[in-house]
Amino acid sequence: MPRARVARTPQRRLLAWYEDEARDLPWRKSTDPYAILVSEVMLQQTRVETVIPYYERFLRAYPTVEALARAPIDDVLKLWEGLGYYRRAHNLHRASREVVHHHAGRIPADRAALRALPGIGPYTAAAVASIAFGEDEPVLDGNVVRVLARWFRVSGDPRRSDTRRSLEAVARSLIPAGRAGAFNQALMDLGARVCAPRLPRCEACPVEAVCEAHQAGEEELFPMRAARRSVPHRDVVAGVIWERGHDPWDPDARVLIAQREAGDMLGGLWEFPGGTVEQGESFDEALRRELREELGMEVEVGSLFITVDHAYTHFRMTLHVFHCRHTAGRPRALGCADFSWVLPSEIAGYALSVADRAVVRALCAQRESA
DNA sequence: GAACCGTGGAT
DNA sequence: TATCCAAGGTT
Repeated sequence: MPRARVARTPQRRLLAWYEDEARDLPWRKSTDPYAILVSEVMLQQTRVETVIPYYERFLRAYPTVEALARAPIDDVLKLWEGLGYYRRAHNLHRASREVVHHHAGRIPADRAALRALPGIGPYTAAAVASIAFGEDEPVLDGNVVRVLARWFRVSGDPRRSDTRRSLEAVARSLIPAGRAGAFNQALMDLGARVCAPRLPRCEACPVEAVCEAHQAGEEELFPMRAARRSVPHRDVVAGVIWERGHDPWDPDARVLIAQREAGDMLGGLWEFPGGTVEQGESFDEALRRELREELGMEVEVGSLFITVDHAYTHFRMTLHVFHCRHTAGRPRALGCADFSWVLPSEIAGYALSVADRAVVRALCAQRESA
């Protein structure tokens, strides 16, 4: 009786596992380097389940690199709304134009040329080179770091460059010739579905028998990470500024929204204008100061409309939103990229952050019930 | 090297 | 509620 076929090396067992268990993801249906690039940029620091609907909408709107290069950045940002790390959208848009203008519309095929495009770092360059072009380049994302740190008991904080160099050398040495695309994705799927940060399912792991951390019973001790610092809190104020001569209950009343500068946090997104409350400042003073600085206008701050708590990567925020009456000064874009008077119902067409989107929702709900 | 850059799900 | 952290990159 023939023995069950067992792959000889751990790498072959991992590839065999991947053939059976690979997740059915939309970008895996495509071999188009552009589609794969879009998926990899969206997946930066972002969960697969979050990315899927964004990826499908994006590819429908911009099926080719030429289509993306032709698009206005405001449209690209609207499609990116809610996905976070908005600089990725600016950079991907810029990259598409570089590809069209300097690479004859073809995504570069080698790691170094990919790396030169804006928003493409070491991970994304290696991912596109291996998955879209079959280059034998190793990737090092959060999943691969965790899998390899456990498999080979690699100590040291993986954020350190020397630790990363060791991990990359290990990853490179493991790649079966000509199979980097599948092998890299197998490592990432293994990290996402089996070799989880907590409570890894080692009994389901194709490399359990050779995993050094598992043999030592120390899976959860790897990778070694330093503790994080606590994040500060900020009070931020913003105004719903009603057009002069109108009141909130007027169905034709417009409000002022401003566009953030492209290089800033949430760059290119629209918002109810305002800013951070400084030490010793009242909310009223802070809001009037910000509107004077950003838009050159004077307002009378009215009642508190809503507060929104929101956690960003490096600080937490309480956003205090006040109704405001415009009293003097025609608005000018002094500290913002642009501004616009709009009906609350029209704001749906603009790209806003999640926090400001909550304000719009409350505003529209209030007018609905009024 | 370290700070900065969004959001949502899991625990 | 607080913390972690996810197919990272730029400055």
